[in-house]
Amino acid sequence: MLGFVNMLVKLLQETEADHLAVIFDAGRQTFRNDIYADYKAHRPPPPDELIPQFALIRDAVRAFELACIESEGWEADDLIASYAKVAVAAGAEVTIVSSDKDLMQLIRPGVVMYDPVNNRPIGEDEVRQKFCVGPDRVIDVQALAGDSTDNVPGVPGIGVKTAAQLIETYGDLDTLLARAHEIRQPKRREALLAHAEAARISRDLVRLHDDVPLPVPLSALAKHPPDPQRLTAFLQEQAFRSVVTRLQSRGMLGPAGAPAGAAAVAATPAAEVTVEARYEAAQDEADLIRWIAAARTQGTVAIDIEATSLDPMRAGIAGISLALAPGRACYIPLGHCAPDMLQPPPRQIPCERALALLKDLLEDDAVLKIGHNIKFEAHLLARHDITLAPIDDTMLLSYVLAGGLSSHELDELATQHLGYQKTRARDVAGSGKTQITFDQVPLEVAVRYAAEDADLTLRLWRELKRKLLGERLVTVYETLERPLLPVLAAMEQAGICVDEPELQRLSREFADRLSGLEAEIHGIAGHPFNIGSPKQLGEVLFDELSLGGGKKGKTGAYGTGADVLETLAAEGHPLPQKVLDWRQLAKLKSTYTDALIGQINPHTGRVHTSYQQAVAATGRLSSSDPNLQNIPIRTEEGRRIRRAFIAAPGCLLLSADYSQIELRLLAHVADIGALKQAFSQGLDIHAMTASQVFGVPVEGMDPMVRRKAKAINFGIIYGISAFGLARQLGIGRGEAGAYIDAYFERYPGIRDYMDRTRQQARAQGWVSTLFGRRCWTKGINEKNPAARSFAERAAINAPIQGGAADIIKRAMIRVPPALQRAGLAARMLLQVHDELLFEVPVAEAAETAAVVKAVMESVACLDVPLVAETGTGRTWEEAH
DNA sequence: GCGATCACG
DNA sequence: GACGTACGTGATCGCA
Repeated sequence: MLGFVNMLVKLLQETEADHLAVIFDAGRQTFRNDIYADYKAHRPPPPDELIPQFALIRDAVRAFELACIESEGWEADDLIASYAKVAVAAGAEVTIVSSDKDLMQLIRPGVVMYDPVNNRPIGEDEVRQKFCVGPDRVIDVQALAGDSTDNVPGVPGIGVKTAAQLIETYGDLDTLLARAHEIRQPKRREALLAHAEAARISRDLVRLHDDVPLPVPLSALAKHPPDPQRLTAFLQEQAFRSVVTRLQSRGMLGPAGAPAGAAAVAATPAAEVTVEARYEAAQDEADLIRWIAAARTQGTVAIDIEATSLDPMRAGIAGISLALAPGRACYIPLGHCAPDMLQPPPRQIPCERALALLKDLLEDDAVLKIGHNIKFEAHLLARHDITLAPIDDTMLLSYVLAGGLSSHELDELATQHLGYQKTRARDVAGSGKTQITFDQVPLEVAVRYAAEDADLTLRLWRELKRKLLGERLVTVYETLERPLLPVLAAMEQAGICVDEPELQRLSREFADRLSGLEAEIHGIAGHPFNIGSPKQLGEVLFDELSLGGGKKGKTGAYGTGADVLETLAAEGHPLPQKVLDWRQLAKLKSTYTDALIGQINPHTGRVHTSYQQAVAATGRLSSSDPNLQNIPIRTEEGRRIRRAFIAAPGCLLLSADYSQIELRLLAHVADIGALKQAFSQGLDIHAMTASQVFGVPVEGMDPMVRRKAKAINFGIIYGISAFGLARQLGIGRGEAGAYIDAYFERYPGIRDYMDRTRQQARAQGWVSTLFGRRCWTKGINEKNPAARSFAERAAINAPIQGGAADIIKRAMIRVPPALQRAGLAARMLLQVHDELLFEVPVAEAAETAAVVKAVMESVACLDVPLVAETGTGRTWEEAH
């Protein structure tokens, strides 16, 4: 909604048009459904929560004094075609603001399109890029290629490329269909003959009608300026303060102040999407005590903390908001400063006093605390000695319900589930250079924003809890994600020691070697250039030195990836290898040594990562700020960085990692007898695969053969393709295809499993893991085969990668209490997908290793044993 | 802000 | 027979 309004504002500012209209679809039924019953049939009806938005968008258009046009029985596209025709006949220049490909057929002299998302005109060239024919032939191409989004059938097996080629050759659809028997390719010919009628129907579906009766005459579309009061009232009612400010600053609303205020007072009652909100500031103890008592009585409360930084280890508390019922929320300012030098800071309860009052509530077993990304709140409170429990988290609820579908940000969920446009943080705190921290936000603004966050969280929680039950996903949430949250918070809080002097030494050494390499590289090139610029490097390599094999990618730049440079290096030129060395060091220095030094927390002296629990589509965690899940290990230079991760004095690092967990999971879920047996006997799984697929004995096996089998095993997990395997092994596609065939021959169960998984993804839009986690697979029903294959491979991978994620999450939940029961003091510090890293007192290392191993191996009961291997050392490199 | 590149599992 | 890739992440850099 806000996006639409913003776009409207922008267009109104930029356009020179003297007549304007916004045109809508009227309903779902049009004449196209009479031609073809399934037209747009598989589009789901809009979600209930979106329906109020449709009316709202029309209101917005009217508030801007723009014509708002629709006509029962016609699609917007037909109306647009009809208005365009009339306007052109009247001598006007028409601009259609849309990127809808179905409108491209209308482009002609006097009619252009403009893509409002990417801010660029769409003309004949763009149409040719998309359809490979001019606008006048677009419908013929669409008739053949069909359109999966609108359920236009087209001719099976013919895509845009083929369609364009056919139309180029035969001129138009009718001629093509009349002469289809002349086509040489048998499949193509048969398809055209068999589906000629479908093609004609498709053309009728995509062809726009330009003679629809116009609901409003052209003359009524003349532009006139909006009524400032009405517009301001509308925008304020919808909480689009940012738009009001912008319009005022550009003089589109007249002077700021009086009229706007008056209009706001006279505003009509709030629309049905906005429940009337009563937000209060709690500025003295009596207020706070009342809110706490009410929360106690109720047993549930939504909480949101406004902080002075996004980093939970450094942030201070600006204030806390609590919500008890939809529309009923308060904000407790605690750390606000004076908004400007002339005013005193707002009246507020001393922070420590307020927290002391809140502590009992926040730790009360009988009161559920609801938050959105409540790990953040847990951190800030933990730093004030408050253990937040019990909890629910709307971000995790959404992740369990819809992982892989969309982001799980509060604003997106509020729009999606509540039809409500949340105030954006940047509208209250600004962005870029002028950004302020929340403690500087004026109290009234802060109350509205912060209380709204808690309010929305509470409303969202009611919705999502209900949906979770309906979708039978309660167990995943309650046994996996929710209990993991405090474990992650503790790990982040613990942080890990890095050897700062060592990192500094490394940084200096890398800097020296980089400048040496740089000089050599510039010498070979004959002139200085920026080695870090792929563009400049490509020009040096392929244009100036004319090394062979330069391939330009889709952006028109030469590819200079490591694989390309390695090939060049093998051909003997000295430059590519130097560049590879330079790149490796540059990466290590900028991403690791330098960045890590900057990430050391001055208070704890340690590095605290942040685990993202609702990002990965498969159920994995991710780590950021800094990412500690991609610390180098594969090269010697890289391992030197890993050596800078060290245990605290008196401690050792203990690393425990699952051996081959994904392949074991594959053996279990696909039920492959031979693989299961191999794991039970503790065999070398890659060697065994090699021996079975290639028919060679394990004894004295050529390492190359084992390498091939290993690549195939990995490929299977990734949803194998001949192309991918060929690339990985540097062999031909035919050879790779033969390996895959041999593999499936030997393990037909895996092919069945892959087919089943694909099928399931296609039918329901998601696949699930052993523990019931649902992974949505976007794009699985795409018409574009490349996009669809991509989604299929992801669908095959998800249950395996996701199942492994479930298993290690279970281990993470169970290990800390097991350690405590054993009286061991070890702390879990990091998780790297199949590895857990602990810091243990030297004397307890062996016993801790045994406990951790036992827990990790017992958290899932598969047909194959789970195996965890442990190691200890002063550094992470030594422990691993 | 986006693509290219590269670090990890 | 056309699509262009192995699956999942995050950080940094150059460049528009």
